[in-house]
Amino acid sequence: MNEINKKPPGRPRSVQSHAAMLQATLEILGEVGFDAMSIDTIAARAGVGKTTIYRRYASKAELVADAIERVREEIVIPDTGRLESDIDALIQSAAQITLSPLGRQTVAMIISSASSNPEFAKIYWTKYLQPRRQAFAVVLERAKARREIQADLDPGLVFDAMSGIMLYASIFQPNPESWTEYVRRALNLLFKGASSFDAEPR
Amino acid sequence: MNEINKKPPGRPRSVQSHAAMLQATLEILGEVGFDAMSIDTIAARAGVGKTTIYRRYASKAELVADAIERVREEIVIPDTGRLESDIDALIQSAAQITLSPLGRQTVAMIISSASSNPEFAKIYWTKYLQPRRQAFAVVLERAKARREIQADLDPGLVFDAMSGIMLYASIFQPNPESWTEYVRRALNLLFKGASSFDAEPR
DNA sequence: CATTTTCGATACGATACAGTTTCGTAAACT
DNA sequence: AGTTTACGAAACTGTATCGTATCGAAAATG
Repeated sequence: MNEINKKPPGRPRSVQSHAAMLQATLEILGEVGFDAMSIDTIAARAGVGKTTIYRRYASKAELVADAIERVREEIVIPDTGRLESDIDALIQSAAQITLSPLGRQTVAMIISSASSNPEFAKIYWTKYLQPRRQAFAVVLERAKARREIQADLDPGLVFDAMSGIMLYASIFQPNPESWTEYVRRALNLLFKGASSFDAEPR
Repeated sequence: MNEINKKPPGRPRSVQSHAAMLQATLEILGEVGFDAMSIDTIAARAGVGKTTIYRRYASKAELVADAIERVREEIVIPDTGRLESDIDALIQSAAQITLSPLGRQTVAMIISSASSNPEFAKIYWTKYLQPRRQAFAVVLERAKARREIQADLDPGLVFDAMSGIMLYASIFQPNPESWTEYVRRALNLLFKGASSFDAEPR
């Protein structure tokens, strides 16, 4: 009983239409941002009736949240045998997301709605950042085994610091070439450290 | 000749009304964000006619840009004799801006309009970040003189890394108490460095 | 074939906002 | 005084969007 395999009668919902509206949502979100995008525009771009969208989602926020959730690139866990090369690989893969219009608008949405509407930030955190944070921990563990970094290092903290630096650089240094080089310098600073000798912490 | 002291005839523009509309603009911007705010709402909040706003600004963007530009807190240049205490002071003063709704919405505006409309990012950079970047350079120079940090350190890079870390923390850790503590840990990491010994850079 | 549900298209009412104009009044100047 | 400009309030036009409803056609089930 309570089988899920009950096929409901009638015409089934078009998976093509569903995919098309999600794709159009991501495109337009990257182009004009969350507030400026209208359901009508999405429907037109997707070649889909507005009704078809409203049958699936009750609001624009739901639609966008679902669309973003489905963007799940494979997570890169580089293993070059040297931390610095691993980091370089991560910078490259991060650049594609951070510098893309979609990634930019996503971050803007999260920030602007952070107080009023924390759902987006939560989705982004759990679905996107959290897995990468854990993947990065693997990279750092290998570096620890190679004695490249201190054993008591908090991997999450390092990841957050790196993410923050990349985010800041993407906002104020939108040029991709200089971005990569700049991020490399900043991360080098992070790993080398700024103090001239080991100061007593706290 | 060509004196600027020519007083134009007629009733002068009300400085009270002007101040009121700028104040209301900042308030509402922090409350609902740029896109969701309307000129009517601002006028009503300020107790000012819409006409009076449109006489001064041609668009909502101009109004907001001018309002933000006028928020100029005094720049703190701490000098406690010890870098770590100086940094602590900077964290405290940064927290007030970064964690405020207004600061949050400002950053969101910059990010979302970064590609389409770079004016905001430029204003924010030159009017706000740039002076603080230079003020921070003074703090670092003192630390260099005290041999607390390496002499060849790029002050701007350190400032950017710190800013990025704080920005990231404010997005995903909106709780003020934990924010301060978290930022302190991250900055400690930045200054101490992550690598266990001085690896050959590049 | 009949039924059920979805499809895209279109029209619709409601609301919100932008930006302009009008109006009677207020504050400066000559 | 008279002139000039600004003031707040309100009305107004135009446009954009939302969310719903309706339509005939299409795709599935039985």
